[in-house]
Amino acid sequence: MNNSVKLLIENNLKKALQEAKNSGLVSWEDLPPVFISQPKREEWGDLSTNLPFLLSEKWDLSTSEIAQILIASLQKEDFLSRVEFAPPGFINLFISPNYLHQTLENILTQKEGFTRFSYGEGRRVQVEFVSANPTGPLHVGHGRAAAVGDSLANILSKAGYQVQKEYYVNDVGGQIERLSRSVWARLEELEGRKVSFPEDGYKGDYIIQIAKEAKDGLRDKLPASCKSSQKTLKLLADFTIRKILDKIKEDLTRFGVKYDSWVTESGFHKGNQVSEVISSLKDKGFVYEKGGALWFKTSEFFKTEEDRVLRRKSGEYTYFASDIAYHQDKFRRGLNWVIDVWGADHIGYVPRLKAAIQALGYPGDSLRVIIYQLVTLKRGEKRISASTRKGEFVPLSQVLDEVGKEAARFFFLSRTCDSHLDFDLELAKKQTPENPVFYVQYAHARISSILNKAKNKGTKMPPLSKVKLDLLVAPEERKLMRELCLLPDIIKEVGESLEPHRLTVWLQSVATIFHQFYTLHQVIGQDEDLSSARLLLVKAVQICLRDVLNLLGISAPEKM
RNA sequence: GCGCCUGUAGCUCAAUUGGAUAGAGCAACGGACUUCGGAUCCGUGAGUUGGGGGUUCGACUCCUCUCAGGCGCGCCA
Repeated sequence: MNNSVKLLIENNLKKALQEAKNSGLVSWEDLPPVFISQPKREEWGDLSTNLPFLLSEKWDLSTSEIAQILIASLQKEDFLSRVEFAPPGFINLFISPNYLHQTLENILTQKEGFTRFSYGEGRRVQVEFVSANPTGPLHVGHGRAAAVGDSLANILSKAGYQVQKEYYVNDVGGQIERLSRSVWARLEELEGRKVSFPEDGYKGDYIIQIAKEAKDGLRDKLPASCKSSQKTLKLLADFTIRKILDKIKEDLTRFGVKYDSWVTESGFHKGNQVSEVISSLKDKGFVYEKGGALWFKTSEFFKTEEDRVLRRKSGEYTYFASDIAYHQDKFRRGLNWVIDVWGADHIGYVPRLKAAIQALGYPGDSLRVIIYQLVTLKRGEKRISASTRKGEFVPLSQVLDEVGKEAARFFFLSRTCDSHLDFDLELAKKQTPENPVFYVQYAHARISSILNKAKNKGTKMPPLSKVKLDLLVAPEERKLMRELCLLPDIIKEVGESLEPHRLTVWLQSVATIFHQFYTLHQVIGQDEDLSSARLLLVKAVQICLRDVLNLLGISAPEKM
């Protein structure tokens, strides 16, 4: 269940420190946090620790004296074949062949369980992502949110969390009114009447399409006159939102994203939860009245922030107010941890929501907001601005048509959320054949092909215990085993740092080593023992490739 | 003006969260197929990590100043 080699080393280092203390070599009390990293050069080992540096600051001993103490203890462990002091203060660790062979066996018997952890301890976490306003189709930027949010959910569930994916629908407010007036105007045009299109309306062609559908779909309910009443607009709003949400769901499905729940903002107004949460904030003393409006004391939590309006002079609640009700509802549903994935254009909104949550009595870190930088669209040198209002945007569906789900997801997931990214449609299309995702998928398909061939030739795999894994001595074979051995730790770290892009880096490096192995070494047709060992190795590689690809929502094809 | 993010090879990006000689892909050039899939492999060139200063055994990473770009700063959502 826990295949972390770093944890194994860490425990041994702690044991070594304890032994040193017991035998009176040192008198130091606290154990420092142990950092184990993967060195850049092969001769520096499979893993290394800088513990001598850290300890020599606290103890009156040199790094080499400390290293000797630790090394003496570590050398006794049989999962390590070599332990060396590397001046000025590193200890380099070499994983033993036995342990690498054990890793292969673990992969084959545990399958995707090889990378599973239990540190989430069944705690309930929710990932809320995309949550685009139902005023238009999803665009490329939403694709980034979808890829990140969906993968994070997969990864956290590997870590032992109980994960829920949610989409929040902002179906009230001024934008919805603008939306329905836009459809109304298009409807009037269809009837041949002259209308001036609302200045602030939604100008995209999809509005015209929806108007056409409304004309048929709402035929009996729409008034014949050209006067737009509140009732008509409400009717149109409901119709339009439903149509747009259908399209959004369709795009998300194509992108491989499935939600556990869809929650509407209007629901919190209807259930009076918005007014309730505000009176409870008022009771706690975080709300005051000024200029006819109700204000929340953001400044009490963050000095640089200004107080924000909860209820307008007009008596209407702000988006902020209903969002507080929404987040309270999340915690009331029993969630221990809430992750929101937002675009950088919402950065300023983070402190006030965090403040509100703390005001309600929830710990500040029970909400984690992941901000991803916006996607800049380009077509060659030409920049395309993304505005749903003006109807100038590249819809996600078009990206899926042109580039495909696999490449799009891989692309979005191969950069950190902090980096702005240029999405060049020309390049994305052109790159398709040499896209990194195909390189990785090809490695997987190649393995499938080898395994099929072996099967067709009637090659029988001996029982696991009979396979002579010590025949795997080529550098490429060892490198592959090492990468597999380190995978659980990488997945663990990704679950903690919430940085899924590190998995695309791992995929590419393993695919590279596999392709090198493939060109240098024949799997089938070797001496029987060697063939068996290599078959087992590539099978393990395949399991891990598929596991990681699945975490990222990318398919692992048998053929391409 | 204030807050957040970014600046790394010609281009797009990594860099194990402060580690050792900063790495990949694309593009360019030169090689490798009668054997399991050439969507592959091998090699070559390409860098003052925007710039200055600081912190320490050690800095792309932290602090500070500065330049450039993006986003935000509504009784919009």
